[in-house]
Amino acid sequence: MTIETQAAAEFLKAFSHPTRLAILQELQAGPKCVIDMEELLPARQANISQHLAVLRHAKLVDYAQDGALRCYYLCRPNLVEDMLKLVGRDEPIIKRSPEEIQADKERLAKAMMQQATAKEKKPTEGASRRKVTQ
Amino acid sequence: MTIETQAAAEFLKAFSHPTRLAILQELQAGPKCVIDMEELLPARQANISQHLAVLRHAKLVDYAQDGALRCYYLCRPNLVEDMLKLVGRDEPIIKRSPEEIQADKERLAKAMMQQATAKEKKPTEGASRRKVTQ
DNA sequence: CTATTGTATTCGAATAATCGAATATCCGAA
DNA sequence: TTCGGATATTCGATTATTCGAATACAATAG
Repeated sequence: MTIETQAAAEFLKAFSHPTRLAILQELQAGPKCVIDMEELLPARQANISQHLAVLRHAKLVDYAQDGALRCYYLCRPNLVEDMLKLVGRDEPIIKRSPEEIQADKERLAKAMMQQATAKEKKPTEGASRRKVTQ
Repeated sequence: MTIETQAAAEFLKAFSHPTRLAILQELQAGPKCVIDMEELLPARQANISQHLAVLRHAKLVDYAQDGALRCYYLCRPNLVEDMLKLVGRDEPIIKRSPEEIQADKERLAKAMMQQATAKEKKPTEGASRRKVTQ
């Protein structure tokens, strides 16, 4: 679990709220200021500003100031587009049998062992685990 | 903010934790049971089981029982692969000038107005807003 | 059956996220 | 400068997440 994993989780959290997703969707249609979003979303001004702050920290949006208005826009539109597409996708759920899985595990175990013995003589720990039903 | 937006946010929450991301990464290499993951991740058994439950509810993983072992695997591997790729991507951050944004907003406003007047005679609310600096 | 190993669930405490209300700030008009 | 509109921030209350400890459960060996 690297530091990038931490960062990636943080990044994903920015997307993980219905209001923030809705904001991103609206911004896909074009730049908008907070007032515009207030009309479009079931949320109050302060709350929208709070969510925009989260999105800004994640570097998903930025704004261009126009007088008293701040026009928000997507500053990484392709990332956002792909993410919104991805969450909408429904890949069919596959079901794998114990046999398939077993085969996979054995392949993996063999590869790991090979790698382990190549470096040290550590005898592939977990060898003490109970025998698996064949 | 539709019901799908809610569902999408829920779905993304399943990804939004470092340990869960790490589990998904590990499972990309092949099926693993909880004990295997305990060796690979800085988390205890109970905690890993808890995270696996979250991933199961999101239909990201499933398991094949093998004796006392439960071998977990990705049941929508392409979705997971694309998500992990996506969070690793770093699209350059664009900076847009107030002028560009203004142009965009006008295009959008025009389109909205056209659509609105086509349906009703509602005079494009927000018309009372202060004039924007040109 | 009992003991043991692998896994899941429950519970409670600690922490984090969320939201509204109130307030602050910032900008341009007068 | 003062005012009003647009946005941001702070605060506190509420709810959600997270984790470890303890416990429950399930499968198998003996």
